Amino acid sequence: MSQKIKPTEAELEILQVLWNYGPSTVRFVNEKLKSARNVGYTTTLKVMQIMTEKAMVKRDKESRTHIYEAIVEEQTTKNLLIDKFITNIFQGSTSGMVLQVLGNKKCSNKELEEIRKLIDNIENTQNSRTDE
Amino acid sequence: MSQKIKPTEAELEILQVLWNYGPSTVRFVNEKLKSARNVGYTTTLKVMQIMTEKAMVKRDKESRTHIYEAIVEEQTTKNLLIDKFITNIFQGSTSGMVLQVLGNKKCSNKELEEIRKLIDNIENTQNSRTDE
DNA sequence: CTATAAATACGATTAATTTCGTAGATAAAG
DNA sequence: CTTTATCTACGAAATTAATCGTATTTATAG
Repeated sequence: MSQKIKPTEAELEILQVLWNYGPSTVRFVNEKLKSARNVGYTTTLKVMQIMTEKAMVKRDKESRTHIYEAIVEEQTTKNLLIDKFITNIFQGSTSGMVLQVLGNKKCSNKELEEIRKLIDNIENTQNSRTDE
Repeated sequence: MSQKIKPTEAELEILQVLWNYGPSTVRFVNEKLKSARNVGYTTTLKVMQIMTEKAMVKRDKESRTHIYEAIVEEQTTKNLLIDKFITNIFQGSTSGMVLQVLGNKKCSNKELEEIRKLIDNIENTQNSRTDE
């Protein structure tokens, strides 16, 4: 059901493009990557081919110019990475991580209010559900 | 002033031990690591020697059994890793990350209250300070 | 049909990290 | 003093990731 796949740095960059822009050609992805850093066309191609083998993306080979699409879901993948991160760095304590992040990063009041609202929401939902 | 050093996975594991238990021998660190996974003594030794070269730890060579101590600070290092993580995965949006984490991880009500308190605190502090 | 441009396939290199074996030094035990 | 245990030093293999060059294929223009 869930994917065990942990994308590498380079793979993650590519996934971000596919998530943000939808199915894309190698050329397109490479152009996007190049706005952040220098990377050769065949490098991007190679990584995307590897990602295909790993089943992180699928490709449409209909036309000569292949179209790549992310298979792994954005939310799922990011949750996986967060879990790993929290486990590694914060011994699995989600609130510990959030506390440190909020303590050190400046969030706007607006952002803080968003978070506060979400907390309200979670608490209300938890209290009103019975299958918890 | 700040350290640019990004610890590798293995280095981070070792730092966690040093942060949690204070200055330690290679033997001690290796024992701790082994409770999580299998790793040879000389492997741990080697990594700790490399960390010494990188000035992430310092060692006391007084006695034959060297004592290692973390130089890089826990908070500083974790903040660095968080920054990188948020930049890579959440395009730099701290609140975006927090929202996703809270939305998906089950936190106890107690933890949520802690976070809520911190938010109150931040807002009060921000509003009462003038050098903002 | 031929030449050119653009795409894919794939091997090979480089670099960083992790791992461990072996040698040599030192302390402790007998 | 000799043996044994434990430690450090260090080289090197194994792994993983990222990079790119070159060969080949395919479409398009003329």
